[in-house]
Amino acid sequence: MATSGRPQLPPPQAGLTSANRRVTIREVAYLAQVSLGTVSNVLNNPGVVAEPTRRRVLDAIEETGFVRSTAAHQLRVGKSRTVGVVLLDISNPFFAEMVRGAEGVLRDKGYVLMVCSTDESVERERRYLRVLEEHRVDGLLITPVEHDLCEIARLAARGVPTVLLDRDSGERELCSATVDDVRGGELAAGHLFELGHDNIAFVNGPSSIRQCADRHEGAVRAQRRARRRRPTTLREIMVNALSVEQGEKAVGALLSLTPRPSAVMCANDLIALGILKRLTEAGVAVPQDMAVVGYDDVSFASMLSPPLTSVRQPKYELGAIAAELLLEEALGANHKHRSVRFEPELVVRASSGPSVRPGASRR
Amino acid sequence: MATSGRPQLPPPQAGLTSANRRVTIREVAYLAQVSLGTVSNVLNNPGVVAEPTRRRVLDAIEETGFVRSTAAHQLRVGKSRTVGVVLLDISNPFFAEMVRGAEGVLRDKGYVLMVCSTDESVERERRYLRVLEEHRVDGLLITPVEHDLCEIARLAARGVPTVLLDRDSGERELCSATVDDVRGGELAAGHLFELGHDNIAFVNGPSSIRQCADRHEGAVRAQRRARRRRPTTLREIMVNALSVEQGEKAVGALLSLTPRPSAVMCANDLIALGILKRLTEAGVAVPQDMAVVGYDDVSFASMLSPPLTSVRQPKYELGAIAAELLLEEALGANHKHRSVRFEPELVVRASSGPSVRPGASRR
DNA sequence: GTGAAAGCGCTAACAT
DNA sequence: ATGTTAGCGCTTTCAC
Repeated sequence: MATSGRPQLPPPQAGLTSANRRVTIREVAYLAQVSLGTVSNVLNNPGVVAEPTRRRVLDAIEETGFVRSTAAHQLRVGKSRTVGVVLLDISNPFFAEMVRGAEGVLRDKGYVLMVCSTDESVERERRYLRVLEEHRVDGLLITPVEHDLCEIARLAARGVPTVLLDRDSGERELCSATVDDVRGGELAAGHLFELGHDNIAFVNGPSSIRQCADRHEGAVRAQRRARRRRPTTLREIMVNALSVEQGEKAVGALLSLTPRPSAVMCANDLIALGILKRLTEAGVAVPQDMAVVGYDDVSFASMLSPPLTSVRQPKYELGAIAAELLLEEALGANHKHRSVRFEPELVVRASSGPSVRPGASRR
Repeated sequence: MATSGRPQLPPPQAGLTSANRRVTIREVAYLAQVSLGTVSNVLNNPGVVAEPTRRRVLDAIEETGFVRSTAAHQLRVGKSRTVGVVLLDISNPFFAEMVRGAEGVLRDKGYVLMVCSTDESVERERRYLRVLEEHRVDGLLITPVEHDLCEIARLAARGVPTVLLDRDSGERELCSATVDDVRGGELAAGHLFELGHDNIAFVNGPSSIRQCADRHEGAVRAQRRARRRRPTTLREIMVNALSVEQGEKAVGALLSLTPRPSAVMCANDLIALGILKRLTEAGVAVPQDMAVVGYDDVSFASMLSPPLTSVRQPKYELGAIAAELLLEEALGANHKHRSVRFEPELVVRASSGPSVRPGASRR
């Protein structure tokens, strides 16, 4: 007798303040006079429930202001609808653009991004990875700090779809979206050698960062080519981070190299910007006394004083492709790991132009 | 009899592949031969459990590779350890810096940031707010798109600690961290009027964005002051977004205003950058033919060609303070809503310098 | 088409 | 000091 058509749910608990009480599916069910299962069906299988019931439930949802809990959903279904994005520094326009690319494709699928800046700290990366794993992110987009990918491979092995951002996987089996940094470094250095510079400096980030190591390798390659014609020097100045501040700091070291280089290439545009600032202050004319080449071709590179020669990378596309690889891996039944590699492109501007100062031209 | 000192847990389910099976507290308990509660205590109340037991559990955690589930934790405890960050555009350096400020203080407290770019779309903001509410974020930092804050006030009323970023709450009871934008607009316009310009344009974002409206109001205020001495014109050119592209687009409208303004102030540095680009291409000399003033004083403003006069905002501090207000609100028992307001600062550079072209000086 | 009930992984109150 | 147990809010069988 007690088991009639109408469920005999207890009324929702009252007494708590509206700020502290969260509406659950149970209250909706009570109000609509249906069972929990039916409310759930309205939410997830709308087709299966009769129209009048559906309406009642929808009204009850509206009236109570019910908002489903992802946590509870996740506990049952195993999907958190979040993607972890771990990068060196979100305030670096290169990474920010990449994030936009990724967000653009993931947003529409209902994912939300957990964005984590590591500042090139291995410890911070480790901690963030831990937290992201605790959150059971449905995917991970990461520009790793460490050369050694074992932590990341561990996560991937545990079933977290993972795509390396701007970093390839080496022998590890991982998806990646990259730009050919060796080629990029070669383009930058080759350009300077071709302009006639035979003593150039490379203000680079820590070689533990793969991008930095690769770009240096490319520069060395360009040098080898140049050396067939004439003797050249390529010296590396290492800084701790790919930031404006570190670029500014590097100028001291740059100017005290002997013999002083006539050109400098930088690991990214932020460093180049810092260098440009300090060179200007020091009265060193660019490009006459010192040619400068950056990397990334960020939005403002063309409007710097002087306009900065740089190596363009498809930032937005990189993020978008990475996100697509991630979805492929997360949803595709039998996924094959894929690596997408873009080609960088040299953009020549005035900061490396042939000297225009009368009598100071180099060729 | 069955209730001895050792728990009689069933063995963990086997059979699933390592990629799909997640280790739970239960398996750890089984391996360490303790109860679920003890494992939980090791995790949350380490002091209360005996050292040898603790060791056994810790070893079991290590051996199984157990990682606790935030979702399950959240379901019990009600804390998600996430903070939603909703802003107009993460690739805008102004917002990126703010996020860094917030991340800096929240990271150490174990929070992870869900970063959402709305691109000034009300619809997108609405959807993101919904998703963040479903995730039960422990807090919300937001630069709202809409003038009307009712959606946000609703969230706050439901108990989500909320801090407005770079936007004050009006009559609503909300925390906020802001910069005085009216004052900023007044500084920028006042500077141009003082330089002798009496026909200036303001390339502004949609007036629905509070910052844009305020800066315009400040400009109008400066104009009122200038008018006491002489007649002046202030015309507004509206663009859809605070981006480089929109700045570029605005140049057409700017140059076809009659009589053509001798100076332009911009709603932010990205717009100013776009304008600078196109003016240069069009052969319009800055500042001789057109003075340009930006807003935000982003890192590269001083190195543009010409160096850009701008209004400096304490970006990092803004984010950091907002995060601290959030923590205060989330943790403090009887929290009073607070608003922190910073003062903007005019940074004069060459883009607005008095004309240096002989015979073209304006005063 | 709808209801009842089990259980996702964890914590906390209580029992021993 | 450790074990047992009842849920947190939801989805998903399986009955009816």
